[in-house]
Amino acid sequence: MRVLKYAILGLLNRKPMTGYDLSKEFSYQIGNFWSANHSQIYPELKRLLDEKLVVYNIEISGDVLEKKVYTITEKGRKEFLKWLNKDEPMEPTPKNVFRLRMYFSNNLDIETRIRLLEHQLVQHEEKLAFLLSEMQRYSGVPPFDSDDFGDYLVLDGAIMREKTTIEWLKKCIKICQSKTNCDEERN
Amino acid sequence: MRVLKYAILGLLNRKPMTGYDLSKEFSYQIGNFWSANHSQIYPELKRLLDEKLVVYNIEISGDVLEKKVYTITEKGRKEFLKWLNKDEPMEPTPKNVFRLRMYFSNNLDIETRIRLLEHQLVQHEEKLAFLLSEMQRYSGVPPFDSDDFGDYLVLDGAIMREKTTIEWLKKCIKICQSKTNCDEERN
DNA sequence: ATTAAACATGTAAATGTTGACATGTTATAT
DNA sequence: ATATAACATGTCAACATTTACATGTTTAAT
Repeated sequence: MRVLKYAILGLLNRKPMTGYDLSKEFSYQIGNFWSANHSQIYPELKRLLDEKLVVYNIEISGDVLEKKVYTITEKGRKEFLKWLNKDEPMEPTPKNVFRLRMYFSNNLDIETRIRLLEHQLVQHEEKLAFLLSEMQRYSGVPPFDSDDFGDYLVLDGAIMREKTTIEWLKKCIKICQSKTNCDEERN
Repeated sequence: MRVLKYAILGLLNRKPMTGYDLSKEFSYQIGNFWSANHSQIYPELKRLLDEKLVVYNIEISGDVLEKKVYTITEKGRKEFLKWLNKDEPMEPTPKNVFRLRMYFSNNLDIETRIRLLEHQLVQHEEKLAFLLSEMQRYSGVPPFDSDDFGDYLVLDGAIMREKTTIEWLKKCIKICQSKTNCDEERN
């Protein structure tokens, strides 16, 4: 599939960047649905260079530090657009360790279930708050041909996803609590 | 992390099974958040056997076919429960190729964007219909200590997730259509 | 009887991903 | 001046995952 290849080409299609810059990009918006460490990025850049999909220029930072600023080639742009236009079938649902735990949660104390759920909840609430703060910079749908367009759509999707996860976690907590309440009433 | 290890232990903790049975399990409910091919399952079972977390009995099917029916050991159950009780931090958001495409969608014709979005939409609607049919078998929250409890919670979560994805896709389509309408009015 | 689908168990190669190892520079704050 | 954080680029080993290779049996339909 080589998805990282296309993620990098797509980012370089926006503007020339170093491997380090690409690495940082994956901690921003794009990180909500794709990411890679620098240990994966540098070898991939080398490969893209071999395939003549990118080229680089050396820029000197300070006195001696050589930065490799990568630029997408015409061939690279063509391959990227070919990939982008492809209509591929839905991927299998993503793996999720927490949901796996909940799948087996009948083997846990009710109190433990609630504790685990509540820990997830605070984390997802923090994540949502962060995403909402990111959304602040948009007053409406950005121009259809601007880089911000996709950024806006997927940010919106990420917010919806977090909200639903939070709703689900709260529902699960409520269900577990209804059990503890029942038990207390019996005593 | 060895998540597959715990997924298998968890399933064997429910009831003894063959590698083939485990493989099939991943196409059922648990497949909504974890899966593995038989090529990963058989070696993992061998490893769990070495670690004395499982044992197997041979059952003859028909005349000669030897089935290895795996059972979890006390040691295996202990390790599984230890893992299950662990409170781990939220995982990074899952990778999603379609959202990556949408992130770069400013490079696509509006018509192509709509076509790709609508193709995803029908697939997610089918998936939702399937999940809802699965939910039919529950008339309420199953007993808190039954295997069905976790099954119910995650099925509910999967349904909520699909509904949100569908809502997002429709929103994206609407946004793209508002652009084509605008353009038509100008002509 | 025959055939096709489902049952059943494995290995091997390639690919994708993470975490650790390894090194050095530049800018900022104290 | 000096220490620290951020900048910058790479490799390597281990682990996880997918796809293809490889083989054979049993059950159900025709």
